[in-house]
This record gives sequence, structure tokens and C-alpha cells, in this order.
Amino acid sequence: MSNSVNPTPVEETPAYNPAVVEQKWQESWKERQTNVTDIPNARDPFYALMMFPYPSAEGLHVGNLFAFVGNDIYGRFQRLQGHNVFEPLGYDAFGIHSENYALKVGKHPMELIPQNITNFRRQLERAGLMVDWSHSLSTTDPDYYKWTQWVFLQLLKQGLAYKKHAAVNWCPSCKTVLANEQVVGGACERCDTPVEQRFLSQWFFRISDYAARLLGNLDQLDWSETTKTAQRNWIGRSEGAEIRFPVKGAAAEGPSISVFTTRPDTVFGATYMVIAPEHPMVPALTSALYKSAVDQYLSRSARQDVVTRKSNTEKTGVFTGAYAVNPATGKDIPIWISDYVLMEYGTGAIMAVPGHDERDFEFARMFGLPIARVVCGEGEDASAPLEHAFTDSERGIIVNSGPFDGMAVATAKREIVAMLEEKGAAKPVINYRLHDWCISRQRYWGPPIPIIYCDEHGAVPVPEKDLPVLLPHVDDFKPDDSGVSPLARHEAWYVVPCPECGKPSRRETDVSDTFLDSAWYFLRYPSVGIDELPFDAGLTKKWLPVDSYIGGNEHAVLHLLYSRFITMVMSDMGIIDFEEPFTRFRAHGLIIRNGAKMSKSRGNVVIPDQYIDKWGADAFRTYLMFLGPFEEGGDFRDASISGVKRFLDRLWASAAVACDSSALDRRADPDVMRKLHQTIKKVGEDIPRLSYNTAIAAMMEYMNVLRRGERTPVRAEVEPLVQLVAPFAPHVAEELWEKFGRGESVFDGGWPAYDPALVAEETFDLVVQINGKTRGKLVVPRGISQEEAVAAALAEQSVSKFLAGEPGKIVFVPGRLLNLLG
RNA sequence: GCUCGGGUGGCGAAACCGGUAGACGCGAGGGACUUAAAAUCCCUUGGGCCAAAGCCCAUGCGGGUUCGAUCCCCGCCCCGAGCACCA
Repeated sequence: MSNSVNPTPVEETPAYNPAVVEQKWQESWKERQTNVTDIPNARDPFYALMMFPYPSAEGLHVGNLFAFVGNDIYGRFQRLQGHNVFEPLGYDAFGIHSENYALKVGKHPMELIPQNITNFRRQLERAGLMVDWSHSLSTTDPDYYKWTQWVFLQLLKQGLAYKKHAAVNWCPSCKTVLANEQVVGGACERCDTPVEQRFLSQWFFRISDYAARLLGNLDQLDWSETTKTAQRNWIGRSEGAEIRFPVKGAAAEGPSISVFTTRPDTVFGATYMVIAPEHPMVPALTSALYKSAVDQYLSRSARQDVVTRKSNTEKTGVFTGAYAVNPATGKDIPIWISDYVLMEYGTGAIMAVPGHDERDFEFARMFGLPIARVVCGEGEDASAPLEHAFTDSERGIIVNSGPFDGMAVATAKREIVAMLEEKGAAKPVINYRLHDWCISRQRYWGPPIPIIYCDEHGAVPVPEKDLPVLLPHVDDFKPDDSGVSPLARHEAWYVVPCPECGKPSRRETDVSDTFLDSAWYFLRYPSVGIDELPFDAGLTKKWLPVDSYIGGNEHAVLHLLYSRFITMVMSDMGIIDFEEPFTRFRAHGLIIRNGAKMSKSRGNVVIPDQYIDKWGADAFRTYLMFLGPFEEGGDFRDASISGVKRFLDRLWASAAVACDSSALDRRADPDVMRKLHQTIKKVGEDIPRLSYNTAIAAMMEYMNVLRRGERTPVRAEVEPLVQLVAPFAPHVAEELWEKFGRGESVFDGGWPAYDPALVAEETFDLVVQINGKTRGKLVVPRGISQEEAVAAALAEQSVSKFLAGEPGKIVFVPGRLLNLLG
């Protein structure tokens, strides 16, 4: 390796000043519109999407920037590969978050949001993102939410939107509806007031109709496994059976109660039934004797908020006085009411098998109900009383179940359902825990739901030509105790003629969920600027589905599932020709600070500006990516940012000396070139895997070779490195590319190719182990045979001394290792 | 409770298919240059024993499989995220 120290007679190499370089190139990009994608005419399009931010008043924090930079590197890399890359970015600015903040600071969101957006834009531009700002959007812009309302109308037209009464969490102090995540321990997260339950009429989307498809398609998607797993769990497919239990005696004779169970094999052990307090059969089943107790129980559970009710630790319940007949045993079993049975899942009723279900066991113990054993573990006595529920279905054998005794659980499931099916008492059923999507929000800051209520015609959709239904600027946007949106206080707004008959009617005063805004925004980006359509068919065909989507795993379920659902609906309508919106999705990690998520309340938010001021955007971008694996995130520390800056300084200095006239006639060092080509290969393989930290490490390693001993590098050694660095540190790369006189932009220069012959070393270090212990390494030719390797190893005194006599077994891994066993 | 991640030097981390554990960076120590400092460059840096050659121990803990385990299997402990009475 060349170690000649050439004192460099550098005359006037200007020092690397990131502020100057970055300003110069940001202006240049803007002026030349290099980040504006030619949407209609682009060849080889690549849609690199990142989840759009909520423009908070605090501004962009390093966690946001980490994600955006990660996406930007991927996008820039694709551009260097020759794609026409579209990297849009907008703002998810509607929603309760913005509204609450506006209430807190006493400003109107219509004034606040534009300010926040301006600040965000400024911060984002400083980071040197390759964002096409000409295709930006905000969900709060009427040109955008006009089409959000249109999406609602399409679902309505497809029969996928409907209205029903549903329970919501209500904070009597804030006088507002709360989302489940805003209820902490049964109390409002903001004021600690106990939360109540209210029933309101709300709009729902039939996403549960799509459960099977949403689940099935996951297998084909190139998505982070963690995200797919989260979606699978959320959709929650359960295979089982629906079994009918005829009702006997008491207040009602004749009808039957259907239950869903995943354990039909335990039906002989069903010793009682439980129905949800909201079950429609409750009044019919309740006998006179028990009526007051039942009524008391019902009002008690109705008062409780949704979250607390689900987290009750002790089982509660009440007997209806009615009995049902177990279709397997023919015995009468009592029917109870308890809030541990949920109306939203299955049929709202269960057969209770206390012997083999922990919840049923607990309930049976509490109320002295019989516990029967119908499944036995190995070596257990079938007649012994159960001390706790035996739930292991893998290793269970059926007992006390007549003709099914001795069967394995899996077999009994099939056989028992078949037997009941013959009697017309059961059928196999698949259930999903995915519920329909409630999109109504009794709030101000969202797109009004485009519906008009007419006394004669009912809920009439606003004609598409009348969209958007503008959100009026009202001063009193604070929610109140009425349970309806603040818009319901503005008669001048909500009284409109019915579109059908023209009679005075009333607008829907609820707005839609923010997740509806974000469930289709990726369809809009290419068509931003087109007024007459939500998305142009030709542009959509050209750019979608999204090639690469990067975002946080906190949206693994809701946003990503809703987007898939809306896309499927559009596809079924024939508006688009694909049913999955995101071909590839990668979840980035979370940047935390001092072990906790960044949030203003914790006071650990790190704002990027100060770091960009001090180190420059290039160094900060590269540093964020060097911090740890992109898909894992990590704890933010600024400890080693100096190392990254030093790397860029050395790159700058290398380019300066390589450009120097005295360096022109010198030739590249073969060893350096070999390392260069290995680095090109490594970086080119790491970036698509989002293994940015190791790509940067590889470039640093090359830098160490390039500059070892203040060696003077030549142009051929440095120039390709500038290209490799470009996705990470685009400004400095542009500057050096220009210095090399290579043209207007490094991003037009393509990606350097590596020479496979230079990448392959002709020798390698053969690790020699004796009895599994590493005893040395030998530099040997690449294609060495086992015989040659053994001979070489035995010839080495320092190695063979550990071996007594001839080797017995020989383990040879070509290209890696030799293990000799004595 | 369930489901996913994760646990490796003083610190952030690497090891891509079961094959040299700790690349790269920070920090620390030493040296060169300098009147000095900064900057830059070079060397050392997991722990222990030893004068040295060298040896031993080490990837949360305990077992197992294997010639060989950070990696696979079984049983635990700890941290993080999500879900949470889903029958």
C-alpha cells in the first residue's frame, strides 16, 4: 500500500463552509426546479412517499426529520439509479390535536395552521430534501377536503357507509367526545374527570366486510414484517362455530340464542350462558322476579365509560331467570348477563365453559355456577375437580362428552360441529375482531360530512357538484355539553334546502375522522392542481401504486389499514386498477430522547435547527442516519456528530487536493481502487436495505484508506465517493461535483458501477481452528482446496503444535475456515 | 395477560447463510507537528493472568443441538412498543 507522504502545496482551497454551500445549492435547486417532477411526461417513474406530518406548533423535531431524511436518501438513490423520482410532502393538519392546541392558546385553527405550515416548510427546506413542493397539499385546504367529502359519498353510494347509534367516551368537564386513547384509567387524560358513556348516532364504514381480503392480501405485500403482524392481529381472524341454544321457560319460549365459539369441542362443558347487557334479547329473557336486579345492572354498566368497563378486573353479572338447553347434553343451563361479554364481537352472547376458559371460570367461581371438565391433560383424572381452567387445546383429550371421549381437541372440533350441524344447531363460522370504522367526530376542525337531513327524504347526500361543503369560520369552535359538533350552533350554516325537494333541511354537523383525510392523500399528490377530479386516471396509472412508502409503525394499523380499505373500494368501483396502495412499506424506528418518546410535556423535544446551524444540514442528515439502524431508531445523542462532520471535512479536503494541478498526472493506487470498488458495491447494496448506518461506515472506512498518512488522493479515487455520498449529503456532493467539472448536478451523473474483478480479493484470511478453537489465520489464495489448506495449516508451527498427531475429522468451509479435530 | 421488537466494550453500534465477536464512529490514553493551543495525522483501547511468548474468560441468565452458537431449540430474567374480558 502506498504510504508516500506528499505535503500538499494547496494554495487557495477554500475551507468547507456548510452554510455557504448549502445555501448556494438550495437556491440553485429552487431556481432550476430540479426537485419538480414532470408528472405527466416522466419516464421510469418512482413514487417515494413518506407519511405526511401533522404540522404542530412546536415545529419539526428530529424524530420527524429522521424519517424524512431516511426517505429522501432512498428517493435520491433511486434518482441516481436513473428513475424519475416523485417525492411529495404535505400536511395532515385537520384533527383533534390541532383543535385542542388552538383552544389552549386561544387562537383559531384557521390562523394557526397556516403559520405552523410555514414554519414546517422552512425547517424542511433547510434539511435539503428532494421534495417537489409544487405538488404539496394540506388536508385542510378546501381543494383537498372537497375530495375527502367526495370519497365519503362514493362509499355511501356503494352501500359501505351507514349510520348507527354507538357508544362514545364523553368528558363532562371538557364537554367533548374523547377517543379511546384519550381516556387514561377511566378519566380524561387532560382534566382527570371520570369519563362517561354516551350514545350518539354516528357514521360508519363497512371495513369489516373487507376483513378477509385485507388479511389475505398481506401475504403478497413487501412490507415490514412487524407491520404485517400488527395488521393480522388487528384484523383478528378466528375460526370456530356458531351454535344455537334454544331458550326454555321463563319469559320467552321458543326463540334461541346464537353464540360464537372457537372451542366447539367443549360444548358438553357449557354449564351456563352469558349475554351482553346490550343484547336485544335481554328484555324478553328477563323474568319478572329478576327484573329489578337486571335493570339495576343494565343502568350501572351503561353509565360506565367504554374503557373502564373493558378493564374491570372483577367479574360482575346478573341472572335473567331464563334457561337455555345445551344442544349437546340436552340439559337446562341458566342465562346470565355480564359486561365481560361484548356486543361488538361475535353474536354478543357466549356459551360459558368454565372448565376451559379463564374468564368463564372466574365468573362461575364468583356466582357459584357449576364447573365441568370435558378436556383432560395427559395422566389427569377426568373426574377430579378443576382448580383452574384447563385451556391447553394442543395437548387435550376430550372426556365426559359421550361419543367424543378420547378424541384429540382438533378432531373433536370437527366432529362435534358436524354432529350439531346435522341437528341444525350449528355451523362453522369465521369471525374477525375488526370493527366497522366510525368516522363521525362531534368536533369542529375537520371536513363536514356531506349529508343533509330532510324530514321527508331522510339522509340525503350533498350532490357532488355542490362540493365542497365548506367548513365555516366560526369563533366559538369550542365543544360543549350538547353532544353535537360546535357547527350545530350555527343555524345560518346548517339550515339548507333539501337537495331532493328544496324544503328547509339540516346539514350533518359532525365532521369526519382525520384518518379519512389521510386514507387517500397518496392518490391526490400526482394530481395536485387538477380541480375537476380527485385524481386523474392517466396520472394515477402512471404513478401508482406507491413504489416505496416509509413511515412510523405507530400507524401500522389504523392509517395503513384504512388506506388499503379505501383503495380496495376505489378498485372495486373501477376507478383505479390496483387494490393495494403501497407496493413496499418500511417502518422506520423511533428517535427517542433519554429513553422516552419526544414530547413537549416531557420537555425532551430536540429541534433540528440548532444542529443544522452548528454542523450543517449535510452533517446532520448523515449523522441521523449513522446513529443506528434506520428501522430501529434509537436514543438521540449528539455525541458523535463530530465524527460525521470530520468525514465530510476529509472528503472536502480530498477533493481539493485531487483537483489540484500537481495531482493530475499521478495515477490511482490499485489497492485504493480495489477498496473503492468494494465500497461502491457495499453502499449500493446497503441503501436499498435501508442499512444506512453501515453504508456510511463503509464510506468512512474507504476514507481511512484514501487518506491514510495524509496521502494525496487522485481524482479517480475521490470522484465516485462524491457520488456515493450524494444521497446522504447532497449539498456538499453537488459542490464537489461542480468542482470536478462534471456537470450541473451530481444527481444527473448516475450511480458508479463497480468492477467485479476488483471487488474479489485474490487471497483471503483462512481461519484455522484446532478442535473448534481459533489458533491462527493464514493468507491463502481464493480457490484453495481442502488438501492444500490442511497442508498449509500443518506447515504452520504455531498452529500445528496444538494438534497431537494426525487430524481426525476435518471441517473445511471454502473461503472461510478450516477446523481440524484431533 | 397476549403479540411483536430488543438485551453485544466506557458509549452509539457491526457481524447479510451457524464460521476470526466488537467493523465504523464517539469517548479515553499516548505520540508527531506547534512557542503554545486548536486543527490535522499516527498508535493503543472488552476483561483477567503473565516479565514475555502466551493462556484463560467474555454477546442478559441456565440448559441443549453442533466440529463450531451473538445467530437455531427449550426454560427463565430485564427493557421497549402495541393490543387488551375478542369467547
